[in-house]
Amino acid sequence: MTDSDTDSKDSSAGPASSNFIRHMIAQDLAEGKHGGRVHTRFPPEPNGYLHIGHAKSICLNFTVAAENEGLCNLRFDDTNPEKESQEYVDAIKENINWLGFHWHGEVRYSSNYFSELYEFAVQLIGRSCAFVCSLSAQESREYRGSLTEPGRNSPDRERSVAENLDLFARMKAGEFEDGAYSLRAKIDMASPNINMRDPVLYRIRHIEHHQTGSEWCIYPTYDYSHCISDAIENITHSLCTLEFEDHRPLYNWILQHLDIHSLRAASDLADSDLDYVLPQQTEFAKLRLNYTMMGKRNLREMVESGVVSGWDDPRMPTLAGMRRRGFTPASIRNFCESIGVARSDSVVDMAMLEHAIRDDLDKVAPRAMCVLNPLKVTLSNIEAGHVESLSMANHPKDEAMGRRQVALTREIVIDRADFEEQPAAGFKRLRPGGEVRLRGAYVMRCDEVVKDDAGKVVELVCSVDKATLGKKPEGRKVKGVVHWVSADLGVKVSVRLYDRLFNVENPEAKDVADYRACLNPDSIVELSDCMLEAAAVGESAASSFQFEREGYFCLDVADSRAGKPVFNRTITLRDSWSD
RNA sequence: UGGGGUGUAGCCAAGUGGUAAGGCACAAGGUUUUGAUCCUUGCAUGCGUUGGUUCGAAUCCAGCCACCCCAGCCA
Repeated sequence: MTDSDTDSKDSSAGPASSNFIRHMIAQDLAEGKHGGRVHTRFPPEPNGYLHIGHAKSICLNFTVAAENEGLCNLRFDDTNPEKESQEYVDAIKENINWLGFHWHGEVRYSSNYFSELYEFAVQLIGRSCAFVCSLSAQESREYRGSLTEPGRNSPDRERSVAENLDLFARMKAGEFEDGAYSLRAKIDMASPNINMRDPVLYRIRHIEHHQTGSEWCIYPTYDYSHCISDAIENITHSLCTLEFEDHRPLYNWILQHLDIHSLRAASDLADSDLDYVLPQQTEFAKLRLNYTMMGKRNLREMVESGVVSGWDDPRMPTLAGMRRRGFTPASIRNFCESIGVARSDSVVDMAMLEHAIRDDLDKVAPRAMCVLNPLKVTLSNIEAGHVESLSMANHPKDEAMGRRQVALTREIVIDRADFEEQPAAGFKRLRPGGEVRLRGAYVMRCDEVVKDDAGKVVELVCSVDKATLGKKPEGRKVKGVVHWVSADLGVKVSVRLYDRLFNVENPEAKDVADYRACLNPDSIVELSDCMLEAAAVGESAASSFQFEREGYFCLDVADSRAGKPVFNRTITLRDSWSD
C-alpha cells in the first residue's frame, strides 16, 4: 500500500485502460526522467463543492500515482481569498476521503508558500524579469492589445530594479490600496500568446484569508503560484485541463527564470540527494455530461436561488449530492475509469454514469420489497390475524448476503401499476380473473375488483394457490411476478423519485438564454404513502437497497425522522417494458 | 482575422505503417419467482475532407473544412 492507494479493490473494474497519460508516464519512467518518481497532486480551489468533473481529475491523479508506486498530494489552490472559504476546504477533504483516496502527508495549501512565493518574486525582480506596474486594471486591459493586435509596453516596464524592490516591499507592507499597483512578469507584450504579455504575478487585496488571516495584503495569481507550488512539492506530473494549455509556456517561463538551486532549496526534497527536476504540465479534456450543468458559477447559482435544496441536493452533480442520492464511491471510480482520458472535447452520455451505479449496486445492494403506490389486496383464503413468515434471499445470486423473514398477511398492498382492468397486449401483471406470482410467495388470482363511487379501483379481492409456495403452478404458466408488502406489518415510508434536473442535453449551451427554462419539472416526485417491508428499516438495516422491480434506493439520513424514514431513488432498474 | 488545440459508430474510446480493441446505447435470441441481473449474437469495407508518399495509410506529408480554448489584478 502506498499513500495514494485506494481503500478497496474495485471488483468490477476491468483492466486499466490505455490512455495518453499512462503512456507518457510509462515512457518517462523508462527514460528515468524524474529519477523514477511519479508525484501528482489534486489542486482544487476551495471556492465551491467538488462535482463529478473533479472526480475525474481526482481519480486520474491518485490512480496514476498509485499504479506507479508514486504519491499524490492534496493542495488547496487558495490564492484568491475573495471567493474561498473554510467550509469548502472541509467539504472537499471529506469528499476525497469518501471516494476512497488518501493524499500523501499533510494537506497542502498554496498559502503555505506565500513567504517562498514572495522571495521568488523578489528574485525575479532582481533578475529584471518582473516589475511593479501602476496601470489600473482597465488601463492594463487597453495595453494588452487584442487577439490580432500586439500589446504595448507598460510605461513602468523599465523601472529600475531598486525602485521595483522598494515598491514591491511597500505593496507587501500595505502602503497602497487595492489595485494601485501590481507585480508583472517582463516577457513580451507582442507575444501571440496573450498569457505571455507581461502577466500579473501579484495583486493587492486588503482582505482576510481563510488560512493566513490578515498576514498578507498581496496575493499571487494562479499562473505565478501554481508552477512554483508544484516545484516546491516536487511534483513530477502536473495534470490539468485543456484550457490551461496556453498557460504552459508561462508555467515553464517562470520556473526557468528562477534560480534552480533556490527552487530546490525551497522544495520538500531539499535535503535528499535526488536530482532536482522541474515539474511538467500535461493537459487533458475535462468531463462533460449531458443533461448536466457543471460550471461552478451555475451550480452556486442554483444553490443560492433555491432551485435545489443545497450543494448536496440529490439532483446535483456534486459529490455531496451524488452521495446523498446513493451513488457509491466504487461506482464513481469505475465510471471515471470507463470514460477514459483524452484530449478531445467530448460529452459523456448520462447512460454511462447510470450504468456504473446500477452495475455496482446490483452486486452490493440487498433486495427488499417496497410498494410505491399502494393498492389494497385482500387475500380471501388467508385468515385474518394469521401471519405467515416467509424466508427470502437478500440477493438472488449471493447467498453470503443472507436471508430475511417477510410477513404475509390477509391484507397486503401491491403497486397500482401492477394491475390493469384492460391491459394492453404484452402486459404480464395482474388483470381481473388473472394470476400473478407474489414474489417469494404464492401465485395469486384476482377474483374481484372493488371500486368506489367514482369508479376508481380501491381494492382487489384475490385468493392464493397454496400449492405454489416455492413451486410452479400445475397446468398453467404464470408469467408475471409482483412485489408486495403486508398492509399491517409493513412500514410506511416516504420515497423521493429523482430524475434528471434538465430536459435539454446541454443546459449551458450558448443558445440557452436561461437554464431555468430547461428545468425538468418532474426532477423530484415525492411519494409519502409507500409501504416498505419491516426488515428494511431499523438500526441494522443497510443504507442502500434494491427495491425489487423498482430500482435502487437509499435512506436519506438528513431528512428521515423517527418513525418516518425517507428514501431517495438513486436510479431505476433498466426497463425493457416501459410503462 | 493572431495563437493554442481537437476531429475514429448515436455516446465515450483504443489504435503510434501491416489491413478498425473495448465499454455505453440500441436490436434480436436464451435463462429467470425482479419485464432486473446473467448469457449469446448483431451493430464502422470505415477513421472530418481532398490529394500525395508507400507493396500497404486511421497512422507519414500537403491543402481544405468543422468545432473548442485564450484579450480577469479568476482558477
